[in-house]
Amino acid sequence: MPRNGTDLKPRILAEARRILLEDGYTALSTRRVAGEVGCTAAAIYHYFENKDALLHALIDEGFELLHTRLEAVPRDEGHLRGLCAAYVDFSNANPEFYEVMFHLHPTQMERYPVERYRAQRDYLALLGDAIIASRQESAPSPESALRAATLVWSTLHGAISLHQAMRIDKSLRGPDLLDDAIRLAMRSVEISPLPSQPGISS
Amino acid sequence: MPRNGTDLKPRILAEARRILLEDGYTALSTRRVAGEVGCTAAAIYHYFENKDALLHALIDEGFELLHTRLEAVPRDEGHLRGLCAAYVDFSNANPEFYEVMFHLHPTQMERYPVERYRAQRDYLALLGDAIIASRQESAPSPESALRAATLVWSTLHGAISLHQAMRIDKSLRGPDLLDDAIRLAMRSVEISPLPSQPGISS
DNA sequence: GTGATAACTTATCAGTGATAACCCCTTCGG
DNA sequence: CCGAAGGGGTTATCACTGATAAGTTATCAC
Repeated sequence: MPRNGTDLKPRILAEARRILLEDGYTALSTRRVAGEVGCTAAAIYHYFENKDALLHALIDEGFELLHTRLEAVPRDEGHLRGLCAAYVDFSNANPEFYEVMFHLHPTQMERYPVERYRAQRDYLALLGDAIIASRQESAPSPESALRAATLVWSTLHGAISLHQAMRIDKSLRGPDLLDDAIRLAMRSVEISPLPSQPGISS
Repeated sequence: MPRNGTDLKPRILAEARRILLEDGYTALSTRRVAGEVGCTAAAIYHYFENKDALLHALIDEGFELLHTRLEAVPRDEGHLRGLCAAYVDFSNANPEFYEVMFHLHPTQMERYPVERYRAQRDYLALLGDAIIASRQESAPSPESALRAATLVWSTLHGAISLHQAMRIDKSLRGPDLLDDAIRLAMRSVEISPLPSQPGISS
């Protein structure tokens, strides 16, 4: 087993997480991690198949953190709004996590199986349940609930994405856009049935 | 003057554009461009200060293309909806352009001055004008029009972003989400005044 | 003890952006 | 017509990236 008594895997993971959270995705290199752990870059490949596998472990951590944050939202009449706020709060508290979880382009993540994203997406199920619960009468079908949940998610994600990428006008406060997005997301399910006639646009 | 009669700059730009559009952002390297142009990688640095400058030229091209697409939308009563549809169409027709224009993280673009993004964002002004025009009575102030336009933009961008990153559920059709987003964006300005009480969320 | 194997290190490769030094061809002053 | 100037490149090289093969060392089973 370990040469010097300490298993490197958790330390590699810890240093990688620290680098990601402190210095961002671009600063995460195998040599940097190895340097701070105190081993060689090649040693990392004994515990992770490649650099992506290491990153995926961090992504999984991020999804778990998001999961606990969303599970902690009280399931009262304000459940849906609470989920939206918690999602936005998570993105603000952990922008680097959010980026690798939702922003990373598939072409940069070819080794991350798409099913893994799908399995990790219980936040969509949570949103769907909250949407169904928010309208006791006229409960939507599971399919339209998923579609409505995706739209809520998409609305929040758009504001978060532009905010994190610093694309919004300097005369606008970022939190205001995020609040607007939460309000709009809420209205999208209140006003539903939005998913009505498929295919209006060209 | 040119050694062999042909100025390399437009050819570098053309090959870089082709590589970006055909093989994506990650495939865009100086050596690859140089190889297809038929020169050395170092030659590129005679025409562009660095690789980012080359990429920025492509980004500017993308903004110009988007500008012409949006300008071509007829300014009738359906102007706002037309702008939304044209924006989404642009993202579908030029996903690689869209990615470097709106998806690239600032930390990967440190040399691209933020003002350049701001100067290029006349699509926001177009959206704002269309919003003002869409409600003849009770015309919103320019500030609230900008805020409403940003929310419209953000709503579209969220759906585009998730669609391009292939994060939406496989049981949902991507175009449906984009249609939903367009509808929701339209409603956000119909229902306005959304930007009412600032700071509802925690 | 001896062999097997986990846990590494060293050396190396191909590819990345980037820079310094050089060369060559064209142009212009005289 | 000749020599200097300088744009338009090339060659060589650096520091860095992810990744791999081969060798080394420590620990454990027997």
